[in-house]
Amino acid sequence: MSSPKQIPTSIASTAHNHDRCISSAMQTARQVCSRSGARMTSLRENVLRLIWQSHQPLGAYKLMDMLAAASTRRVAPPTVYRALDFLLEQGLIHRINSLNAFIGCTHPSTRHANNFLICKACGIAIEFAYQGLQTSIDQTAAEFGFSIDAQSIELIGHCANCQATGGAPQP
Amino acid sequence: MSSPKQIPTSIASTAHNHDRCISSAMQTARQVCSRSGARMTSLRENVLRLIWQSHQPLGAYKLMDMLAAASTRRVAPPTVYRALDFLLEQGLIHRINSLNAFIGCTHPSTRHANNFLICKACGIAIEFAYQGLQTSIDQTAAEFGFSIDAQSIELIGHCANCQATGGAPQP
DNA sequence: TGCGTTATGTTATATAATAACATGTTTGTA
DNA sequence: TACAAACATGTTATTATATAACATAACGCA
Ligand SMILES: [Zn+2]
Ligand SMILES: [Zn+2]
Ligand SMILES: [Zn+2]
Ligand SMILES: [Zn+2]
Repeated sequence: MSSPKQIPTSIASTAHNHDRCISSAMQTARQVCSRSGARMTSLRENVLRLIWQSHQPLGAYKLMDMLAAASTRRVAPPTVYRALDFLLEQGLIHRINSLNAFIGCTHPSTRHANNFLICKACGIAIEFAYQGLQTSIDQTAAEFGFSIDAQSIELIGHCANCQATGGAPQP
Repeated sequence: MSSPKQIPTSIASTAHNHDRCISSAMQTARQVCSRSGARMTSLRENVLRLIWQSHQPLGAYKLMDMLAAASTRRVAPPTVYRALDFLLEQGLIHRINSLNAFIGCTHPSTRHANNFLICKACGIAIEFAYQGLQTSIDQTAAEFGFSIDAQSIELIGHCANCQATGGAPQP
């Protein structure tokens, strides 16, 4: 598992037009599916959009409630989990293990790891990829003769913004 | 969060007398509690011993069954979760988020991170600390102005042993 | 011994995820 | 167009993981 060199700037942590952010993500998602021959159905698209609309990682049951609220009929867990599984397989979202929650991938078309900064105050999860770090990871694994299939790095603490403003703890 | 320099050799992956391994861990645990003024009760000791007896991370409910099997009376979830919370607070065990499971800490007396190599074939979880990696982690966080309270690195793949022997997948 | 603190027991419930099977939809092809 | 195979979604039930709230017991010290 290796990562592209990337300037470590958080999209989510800087002011931006999130609607454009979302529609761009949706378009990329359609391209990814088109390339892989997978079907981006309306359910899957709705799930992905809801995830992207949230700046914080979204739990499966929260997502389920949002889907139900938007569609008259009730929505059962398997519906949402199957959509999530699909999006995970396509690399369009990540699962954050320490939160049991899901978040949109900011660079789904490139093969990459699963690395997040998670703020305890505002709840934001910032995906990052950094070549130097990945090299250290790979070296460490190599010293143990360990071959990596997947990785999850979750750094829990306080984001720059919350440190500056004394951001209130998450509801 | 910083880690001591450590020769990357897995205790669990090399042949050893695990009974001595366990009793050493129990003794260290008593010292840690004694220093922090915490009470190492028999329940907590039993839980820690059971965790150490397993070479694989142990789930809370599995642990509950083992406790119940060993003690005539039934054991309820809060009993086990409170013991686990205590052991986590004392730094005597780690929680592996991707497995919802717990494992004994191999060096509880030093402040350190939560870094594991997890083998999909044999289920072993190897704790590691590596200064170069930690430096990269700290640098990455610094570039985002992010302050780290806790970290979890979980590398999932195949251990050296299983690669050599084609180890069977976990039950 | 008595009192405050800490630990454990007990019951109920919350939260997260999956199994198993039925029904609907799409897609390609005869 | 009709049909079949593959794929996606609906539905019901259950399993797995974790916590809330309150009762009782044990401990540690005055
Ligand atoms: Zn990503
Ligand atoms: Zn924040
Ligand atoms: Zn440790
Ligand atoms: Zn292995």
